[in-house]
Amino acid sequence: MSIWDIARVAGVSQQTVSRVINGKARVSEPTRAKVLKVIDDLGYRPNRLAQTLAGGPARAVTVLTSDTALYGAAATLRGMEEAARAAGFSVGISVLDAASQQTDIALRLNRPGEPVMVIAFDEAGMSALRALPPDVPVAAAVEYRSDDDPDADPWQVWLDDRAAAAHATRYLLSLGHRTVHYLAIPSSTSPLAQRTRGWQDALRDAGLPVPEPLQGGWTPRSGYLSVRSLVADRSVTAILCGNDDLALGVMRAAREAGRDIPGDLSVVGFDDSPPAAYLNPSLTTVRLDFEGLGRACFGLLYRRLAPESAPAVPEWSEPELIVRESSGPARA
Amino acid sequence: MSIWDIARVAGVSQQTVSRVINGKARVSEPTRAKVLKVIDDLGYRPNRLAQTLAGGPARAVTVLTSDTALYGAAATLRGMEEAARAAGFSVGISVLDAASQQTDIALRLNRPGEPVMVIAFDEAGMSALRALPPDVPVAAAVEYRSDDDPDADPWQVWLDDRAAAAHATRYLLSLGHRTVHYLAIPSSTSPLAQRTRGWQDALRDAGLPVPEPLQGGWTPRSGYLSVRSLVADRSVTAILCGNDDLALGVMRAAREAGRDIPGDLSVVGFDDSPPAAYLNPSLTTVRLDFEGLGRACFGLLYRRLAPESAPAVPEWSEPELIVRESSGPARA
DNA sequence: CTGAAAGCGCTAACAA
DNA sequence: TTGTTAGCGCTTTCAG
Repeated sequence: MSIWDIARVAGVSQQTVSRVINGKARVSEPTRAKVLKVIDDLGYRPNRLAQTLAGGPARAVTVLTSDTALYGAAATLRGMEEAARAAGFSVGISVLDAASQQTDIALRLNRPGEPVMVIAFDEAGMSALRALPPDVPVAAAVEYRSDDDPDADPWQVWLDDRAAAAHATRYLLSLGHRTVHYLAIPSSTSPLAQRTRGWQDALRDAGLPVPEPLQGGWTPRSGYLSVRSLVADRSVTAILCGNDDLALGVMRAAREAGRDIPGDLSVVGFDDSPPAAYLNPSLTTVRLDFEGLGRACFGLLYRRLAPESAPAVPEWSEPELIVRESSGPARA
Repeated sequence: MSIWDIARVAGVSQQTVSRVINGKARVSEPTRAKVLKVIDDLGYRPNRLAQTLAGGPARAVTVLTSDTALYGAAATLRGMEEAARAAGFSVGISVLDAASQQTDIALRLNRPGEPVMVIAFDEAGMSALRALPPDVPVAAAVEYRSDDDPDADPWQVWLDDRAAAAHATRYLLSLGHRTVHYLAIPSSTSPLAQRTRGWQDALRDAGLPVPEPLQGGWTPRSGYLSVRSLVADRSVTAILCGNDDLALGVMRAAREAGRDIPGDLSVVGFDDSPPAAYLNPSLTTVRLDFEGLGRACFGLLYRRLAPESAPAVPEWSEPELIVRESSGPARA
């Protein structure tokens, strides 16, 4: 069933049906009503592929992301999907695994030039971003982009991880800790990731030496394995973690080493993932507005596609330190 | 750039280019090599929309799911995406919120008749499944389907929640608990969800009275709120939870009520989500192979689309009880 | 083995 | 306000 069937039954041309469907051009009210009735009676549904192929406006977007299981990526994706669907876009998703070659990326799109959003919090996302052909309109959620670089890609959104990490570090120092150790997530901008930088900023500002940061992965297991020796050292009294999952692993390693949290050791995470508030002890962490970031990323893409008609890019929240049970004063 | 450009440069007809691209028909080796070279030189990428529109085989599938943030749905989606991409399908995703009307569902598809997978672990997913027009090929991951019903939809996959819940309950009873309480997730087959049934099965088989099950939601917060009064009752010594997030909330509520886990109260979850092994105490839970289920769901859909050529539907793992620290013998 | 034709369902330009 | 005419990029006929 196509617009031709509707046109025939309604006694109009197929073009008039097209006009009714996409609502732009003027159609007389009686005609429009007649066509809509036939559409409804016959249960007609437009074919979006054909609409796009024939040169209609872009109404589909593909999201490139590396791991849907991670809270940050999942929440960002959620925000993107929500905003995209609200704007009438269908959302494709394509997961980047370690094996995905740069040349493959363009082949994942449904058509050359299809708009794309990239969740580029890690190296896989960043390299996908770089691998995209220049003709695809893209917006990306990235780990961080410098504010001062005028040549930087304007089609990116990010959270101010650096300031947030600095804030969290200062908070721990204010509790009397002599220093703060840092367990890093893998970073897209390594070796000096923004969270790492922020932590360093705060320590340097306080005139303290900067311990060697530990390199972790993304999972609780990785956090657990990375800090087993560190937590055995009783002089270590505060650990900042690159995400909540790492913090979970750290807390377990600390427990097994006989450390008491927060009496003996303070642990702070990053993300404020849903379980954080219910852990034992509940986790002090930096809340990040990934959903807002995802919505904003789509907003940016929309403006890129339709500079005139697209609405303003929605705001998103600043990172916020949520103090819970896992952090406390340094033991006197 | 289209196949016409390739054809012109290669000095062949556009039809020959088409033959080379989809590799089916016979093309002489010299011709094929020539065409492939031109494709490579010009960086040509086929337009999948046009391929599909022109009557090519289906190479796109849309996943309908209600909440990507939940572990079960996220992991299932991951399996689906992995299998679909491996088979050369692009994956669309459309999130079902509470507001989504039944009639909207068909409009989310990129074309009438596009294949669909539904993650139907909850009521939103089930009603979307019911709302799909009869002409769309669909496969679904559902909470449970009876094995004995010969009229049941054969295009569904599920995990044997009922047996798993019974197993977990028997395990708790074997530890000496007088009875086991159950905190349920919202179910697509309420009022008697399969996990609830399995729990009842085990209690009845043991000749025990069945306490009223508690109705929870999906989140830790929901688990926390639902059992605050229950955990105050010292005679309650074992609680089975419909998922790990609920269990997390339950453990917190128990702690606040002064209960010791597992000395005083055993808590068992469902899912074996990534944090489970690192919680304090680590969580005894039923491991569910959502990824395998998602892969199998795509395998089923593939067979439905191409009964001849599709490979066998991959197997997935049975639920498995993982015993950790949160469960132990009833206090004597 | 290769080519020419027709058409998938739709939108855009142009006419009337 | 409506109808006519061309395509979008590709795959399927059907002829050679």
